[in-house]
Amino acid sequence: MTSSSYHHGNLREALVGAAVDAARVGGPDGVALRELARTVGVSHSAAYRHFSHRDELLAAVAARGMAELVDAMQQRVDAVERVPTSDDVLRSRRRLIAVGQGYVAFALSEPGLFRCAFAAKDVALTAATDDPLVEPAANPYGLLSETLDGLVDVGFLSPEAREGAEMTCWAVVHGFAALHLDGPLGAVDVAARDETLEHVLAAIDRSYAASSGTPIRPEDDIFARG
Amino acid sequence: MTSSSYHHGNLREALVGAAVDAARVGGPDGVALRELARTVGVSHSAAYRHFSHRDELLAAVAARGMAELVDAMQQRVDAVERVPTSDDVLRSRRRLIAVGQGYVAFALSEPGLFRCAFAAKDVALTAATDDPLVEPAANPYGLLSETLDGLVDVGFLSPEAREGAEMTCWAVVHGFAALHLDGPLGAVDVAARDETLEHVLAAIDRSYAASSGTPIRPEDDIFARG
DNA sequence: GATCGATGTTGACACCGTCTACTTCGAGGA
DNA sequence: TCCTCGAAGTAGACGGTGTCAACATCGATC
Repeated sequence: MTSSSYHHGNLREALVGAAVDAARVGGPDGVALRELARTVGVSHSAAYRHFSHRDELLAAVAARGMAELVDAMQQRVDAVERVPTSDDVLRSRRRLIAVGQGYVAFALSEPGLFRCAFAAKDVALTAATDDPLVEPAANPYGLLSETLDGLVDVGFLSPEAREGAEMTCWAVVHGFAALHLDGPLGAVDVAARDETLEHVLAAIDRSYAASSGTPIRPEDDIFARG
Repeated sequence: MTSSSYHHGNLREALVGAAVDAARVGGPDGVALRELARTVGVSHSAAYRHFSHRDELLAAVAARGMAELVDAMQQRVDAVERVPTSDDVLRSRRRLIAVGQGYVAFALSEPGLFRCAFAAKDVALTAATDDPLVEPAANPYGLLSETLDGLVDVGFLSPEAREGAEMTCWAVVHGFAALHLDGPLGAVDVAARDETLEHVLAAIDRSYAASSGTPIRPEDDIFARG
């Protein structure tokens, strides 16, 4: 709070903030300790009073990225909640679609942060959760899990097919994002990409409908566009 | 061929070979030009006579990785071919499962090379295909595409659901691999992982069955284990 | 047999992460 | 009130990296 120029005051948070900014631009490789120290106005190696090595800082960035990812997904789900429907099954199906769309949308709009969120070494788990800006239970898996439980509750997803369903959904959206981010699909234009994603999500929807024998009415629009 | 010690003779291929070895162990980050030069017995910066920068060498490694990936997938498909069946539909379904299993198995058994195959900057396409060890048409997409065409031919996959099917399949296996490689699922043991993969692939199979209204006989074993 | 371009070398530059030894400063006890 | 002691920041070094420019070598070609 004072004008003491020798001791920064809250260097740790300043570093994490600067690291997140750098990660947004350049991904994990864009995070350089010495450069961060420069932008924060502190000597190199000052970071070592707060992080034992670079990976520990990256883990903190990863936690932030995860939190933002969950936020993006949650917002999509909330948007579904605001669309009036008396059809519980349809609403639950839309929730799952929204979760997937939110995941991919975040990955493609914040590629650097998304890469960080999954590039972190396993140092993460303990150290990074001290971040006050990251609430503990915020992870994509939990949100997805709840959504799938909802699908079982309304009878759209059979209990047998429920097994392994998290993995199917997670894998398909994560793979979709990764292939467009790093893979050979980076040059695909946005419109085509979005259309393909709808095909992909529709396939999952169809699979779960089949699991319970629920017929799908083609007139039901399960996609939240925009 | 001669004993000339000044000129290496086939430095380019030697470098790519050493780079592939290094990538197997340490992934893209494990490939260091200076270290490669040392192991090949040549001065640093000699590599710059054959690659304009590091990414170009990494692209060559990526091409090798892709080729090995396709090989692994093809071998699995070939194994399906050797199992006698009069049921064309079942055989086609097994082929698709095999493609997916091959993809994941390679990713998890050669994580470094797999990461390289997808970490390459877009420099790749032109420069890397000069590699004599990489046949041009070898890419996972083509193999997958043929397999899906086969599913349409036997009437298991509807033409409408065929659209975007490559992406669904590719995304699900790629995401599965990526999550176990870098993501938070790295610590999952092998048995659980394989079982989950079967659930995931079964969901895809179910989706495609539903697309054509083909009933699934539970007694049909679509998985090639081992 | 001389030449010339492809290939390899040497040395430099600017980065990077990490370690050790030193300095500063503020909080808390005498 | 003063003093100490530990937390936080600094300075400098080491070895590693990619990349570039200037120089050396050697074999094919005229």
